[in-house]
Amino acid sequence: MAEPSSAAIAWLDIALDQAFNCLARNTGLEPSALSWLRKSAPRVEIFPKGAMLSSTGATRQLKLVVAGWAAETRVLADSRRQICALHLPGDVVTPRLSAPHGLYGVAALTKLECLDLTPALDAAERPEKASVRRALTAALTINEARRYEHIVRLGQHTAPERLIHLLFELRERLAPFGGGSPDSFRLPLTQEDLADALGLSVVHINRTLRQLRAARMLEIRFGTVTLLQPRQLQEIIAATRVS
Amino acid sequence: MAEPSSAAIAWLDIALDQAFNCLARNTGLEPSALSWLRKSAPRVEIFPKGAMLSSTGATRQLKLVVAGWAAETRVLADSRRQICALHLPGDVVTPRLSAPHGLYGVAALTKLECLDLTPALDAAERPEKASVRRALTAALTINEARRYEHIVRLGQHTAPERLIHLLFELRERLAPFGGGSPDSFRLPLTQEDLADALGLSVVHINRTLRQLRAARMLEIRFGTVTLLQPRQLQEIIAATRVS
DNA sequence: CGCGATTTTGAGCCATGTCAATCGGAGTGG
DNA sequence: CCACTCCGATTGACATGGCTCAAAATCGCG
Repeated sequence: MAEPSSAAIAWLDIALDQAFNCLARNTGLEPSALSWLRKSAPRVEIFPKGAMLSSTGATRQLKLVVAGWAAETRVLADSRRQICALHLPGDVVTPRLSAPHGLYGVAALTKLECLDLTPALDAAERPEKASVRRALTAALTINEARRYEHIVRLGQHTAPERLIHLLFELRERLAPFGGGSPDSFRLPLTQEDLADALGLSVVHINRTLRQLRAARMLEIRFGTVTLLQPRQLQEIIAATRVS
Repeated sequence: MAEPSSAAIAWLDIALDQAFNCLARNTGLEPSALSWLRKSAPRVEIFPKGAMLSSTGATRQLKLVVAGWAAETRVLADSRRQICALHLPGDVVTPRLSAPHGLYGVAALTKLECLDLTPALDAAERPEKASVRRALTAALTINEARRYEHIVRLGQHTAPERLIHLLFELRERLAPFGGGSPDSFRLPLTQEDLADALGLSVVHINRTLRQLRAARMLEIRFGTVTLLQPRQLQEIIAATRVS
């Protein structure tokens, strides 16, 4: 393996900073705990696009996404696929046992870089690391809350509602990154990925996007989404707010 | 409040036994830990049908269902409702903050009796209670796994598949109770409850049930489901197995 | 017996799925 | 540079599952 260039190392450092800051912001992780956590997990794992993050043992595992996107997927016997959750930089992922041929588990949707936080998770059992433990469980609670949102999306929303709702969730989650307007961000998902996440067919995803594009409400080009009329989009999903 | 009759107390004891045994079986709770847990939470709370189990504080709460059914629900602004999870005796429930008017949170679908395990949860922080802590987190992990199943149901299954799939899940979960055949069990859910859980309309639930009844595959009468042709029903959902 | 809640049924429509074909861009090998 | 292939996006025609509206029928219960 070639020695990584200094530019690559610098880039990785920036990515690590962003991911850890995002985690800290979401979970209220204290700076001292953050630096401890960062030092305790020096190894960066890299998965190629399409790889499965299979958990090797039966024990609980924990990873921090540093760069790239991952998805928790289930594949049915007749090859229908459901994406249950999306994970992007700053998120904490818990790979569980995978089926032998990678039919369910966590899949890398793009080239993926993560840190293995499993040792940190074990170390956090010790009482003096209560802050770290709280932060990690907070991160898992966030994941849980997102799954509830997803259930509501799948059970109650129409196709455009599902799509817009998901895009706004991603908008929120990506806000800490991307420098410019939060209404424009990279979306490295295939329309088929979107379909599998939202429980719709690819064809219908495509048509729904076309409608929204024709209405000049959003645009997807070169893997970048732009919400042209955030207000109007919000109105479409206004009725779907919980409360 | 009137003194409960001895018959009522005996009934409650049986219900408590069943619920705790179910919990122990699901989570591998050791007998000694079980009896400690049972002694640590002597108070039984009773909620009338339709009540919300609102969490009073911001802290994490935990309850054990002893008798009756509960549902985690989300109500949208336009009054669509999604049931995200069902909880029955032996299950552990985590009520979260509820909206002021009970629009989302955990609702009692029938008259509900539970034990408040919150103090036990706090006590389980102590290292000598590791067994209890493991059991409680195991119970929460089971809930999590069921939510994934539910996501797949909503995202990928057709109406009959969703219905049968859910009925088989309930069959499994109810097996420890009901004395006779596991293929026949009480289902105290309204068709509207089923519709809200499965993301379908009441009318369509009704029609789906009618079809299955006409095919002599199942029967629902007097709030009791009977799976008449478990094999054929299994075949209908065969393609929906994850693997 | 009467009332509200639930179940059942019909008619018609719309959202979404399926099938199939085309199109465009990114490799890749000659 | 071109031909070829593959993958993803796009589009059309058509089928259908599931929804809505509205009305009966039934059940549970005071």
